[in-house]
Amino acid sequence: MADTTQPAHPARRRYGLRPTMKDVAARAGVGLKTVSRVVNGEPGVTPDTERRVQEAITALGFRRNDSARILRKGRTSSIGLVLEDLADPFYAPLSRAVEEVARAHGALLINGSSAEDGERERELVLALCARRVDGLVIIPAGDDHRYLEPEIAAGVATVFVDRPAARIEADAVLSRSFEGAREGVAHLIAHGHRRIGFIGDLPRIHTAAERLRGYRAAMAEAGLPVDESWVALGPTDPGRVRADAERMLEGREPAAEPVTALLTGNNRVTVTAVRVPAVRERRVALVGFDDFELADLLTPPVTVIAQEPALLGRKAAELLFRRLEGADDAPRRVELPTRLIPRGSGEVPPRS
Amino acid sequence: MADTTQPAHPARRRYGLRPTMKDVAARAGVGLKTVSRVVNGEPGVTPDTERRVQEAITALGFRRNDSARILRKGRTSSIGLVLEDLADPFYAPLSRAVEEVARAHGALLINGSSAEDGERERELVLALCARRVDGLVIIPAGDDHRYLEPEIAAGVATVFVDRPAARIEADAVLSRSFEGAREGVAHLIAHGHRRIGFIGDLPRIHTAAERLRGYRAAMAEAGLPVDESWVALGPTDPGRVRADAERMLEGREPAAEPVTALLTGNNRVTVTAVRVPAVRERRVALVGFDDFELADLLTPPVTVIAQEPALLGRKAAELLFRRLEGADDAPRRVELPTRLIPRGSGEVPPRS
DNA sequence: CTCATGCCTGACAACGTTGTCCACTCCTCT
DNA sequence: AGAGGAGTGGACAACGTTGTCAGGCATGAG
Repeated sequence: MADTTQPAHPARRRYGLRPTMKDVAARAGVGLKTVSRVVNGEPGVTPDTERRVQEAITALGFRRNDSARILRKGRTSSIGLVLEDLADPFYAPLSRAVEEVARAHGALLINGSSAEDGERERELVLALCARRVDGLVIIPAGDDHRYLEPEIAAGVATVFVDRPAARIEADAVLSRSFEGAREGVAHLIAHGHRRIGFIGDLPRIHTAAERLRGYRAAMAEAGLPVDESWVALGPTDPGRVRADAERMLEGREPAAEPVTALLTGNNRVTVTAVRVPAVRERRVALVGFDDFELADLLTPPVTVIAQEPALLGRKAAELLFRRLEGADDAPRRVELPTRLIPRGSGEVPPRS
Repeated sequence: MADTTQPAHPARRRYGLRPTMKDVAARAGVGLKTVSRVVNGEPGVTPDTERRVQEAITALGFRRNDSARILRKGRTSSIGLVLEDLADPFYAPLSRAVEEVARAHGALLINGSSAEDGERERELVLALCARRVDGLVIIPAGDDHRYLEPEIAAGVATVFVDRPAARIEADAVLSRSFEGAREGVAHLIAHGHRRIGFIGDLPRIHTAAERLRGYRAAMAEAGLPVDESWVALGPTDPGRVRADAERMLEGREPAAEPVTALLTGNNRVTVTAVRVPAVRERRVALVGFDDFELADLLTPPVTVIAQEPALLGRKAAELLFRRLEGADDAPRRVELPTRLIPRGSGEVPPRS
């Protein structure tokens, strides 16, 4: 009956045969709490006892179960990051910066991509809340964040980055999209352009809307009319972007003259636009929002309105940890400047 | 004494004032387990009761505490990903692919960067194990993974990707670095080059070593000697890479003739090498390991040995979940082919 | 030699959930 | 009308850890 042929189990084995503090205590011949003390480096344990416990720990391959610890302590030492796409070269450094700050505060990072889908964002955020992350850094995709209210009330610190929260008050770290776009368009105007196109992201995305607003402001300030065929907002898929660019360059819409310059609304749009022959052949000027690797080595080198994604991430994470440390002043909005980097493509003079 | 001046708490409020199932049960006038049943969609609850419970849940803003759930159930439905640098354009799609697979299996992704530091990798992995992730996908930085043995024995599924595990048997998903590099060098040789340089990553990194081996194999197969000044392994910082490239191009070492072609060992090295004037002016041929965005738009367009980072990630994650579903055959090594994409820079003929 | 004073140590409850198991109600069939 | 069954609801223990608290065992002083 008794399976004494089996080696005596050094520990009770559950699903995945994990020793617990109880097992360690039994093996070391000490009490449960003493093991806890050793594991957590608490004072009040004789060197000799500690040694015995350590030996038992290594012998059994014990590893503290943080789920139980978290349950007991109430803090998880982890933060959640929800962004649009981990693989987007704009968000990758942002995400890395958040991770660095988290690491400096001894927290782990749990992250997920919303794929620009509000519902998916919501699911992800709530899953993270169920895990009881201490805080959240969110690049929002949805247009209503009231679902977060109970979570925030329950003490989950929340910082939005790149785009503000919708319908709730919350901390946000943003780039000055409006000013950046306006400066980019003004740059093109200063180089003689009067018919300028704007190709941007989906209009429901805050940055896209702001950049469009900046575009219109710059045009208006220069007294230039905007033909609506020069404005194209939509998904960043290459086919759409290319089609819109070519349409604007050919002035295919009724009554519209072709544009002589383009402002592209983000790095995804820009890297597609640089493939358009007219850009490569310097028949049209181009200013792109967001800097990107190798922009200076293209033909022509690409003039950009640079943001600092890593700084956005760092600021957001730092603000988050300030909240976690108790700062409870009113939600604040941090705005970071953009920087126009002239490289050539934006200085192409108008042709026609 | 009794703080009856305060509004009666709808729920006991701990650190962060979170209602529990108990609170929901009290408010809905049902038993604890009934709430659990509703929350988990288990059968055996009258529509009317369910409605009452749902109302209580929304009224209190209840959210299940997954720490407690995890503690009870033993599975966390989360996997860990440890890589070198989240922001590296090679690892970003890999990481995204792992996330997609995890999502398809209803698991969350916890990740961290090792910064190519073995000790940091170890800390991160063990922290993830303490969180009781169900499985791990690791791009290893360290050179000894025996520290993982107790974890693997305890049932943590582990898959290595991009580089194999050191000193333990474990699943691994790799690209054929050796063959890729050999093919790249053969390509250069076929275009008439006889003096070819190799600039790679740190020699302790498996892929760097393999690519160097491929380089030597191709040279040997063509009966070409390798001057040791043509081989430079080291960190991927731009200064070092540029210096090594220029040194090789000038044949500055005693008795060494300058190289007429370069093989660069990964995307970080390549994007630095393309800035070297000799490359841009087509005075030296270049083949780069790893494809990268805009490679085809540079001058000259860059010939690369392409890997598929997203496929690496997907295969690794799929293998991981197959393990989690119980597959316990011997550790396997999956090798994915590379693809040489000639674009111009590798077809530059030798000059001198 | 006895007692006070520390310092260690361990028993026990609690964290919030889920699984087991039993009790109860309401219906239907005889 | 009573018995059996199906279906619903709830009490209770357990998951592995940490905080509280009380007890034990030296050591030193009186």
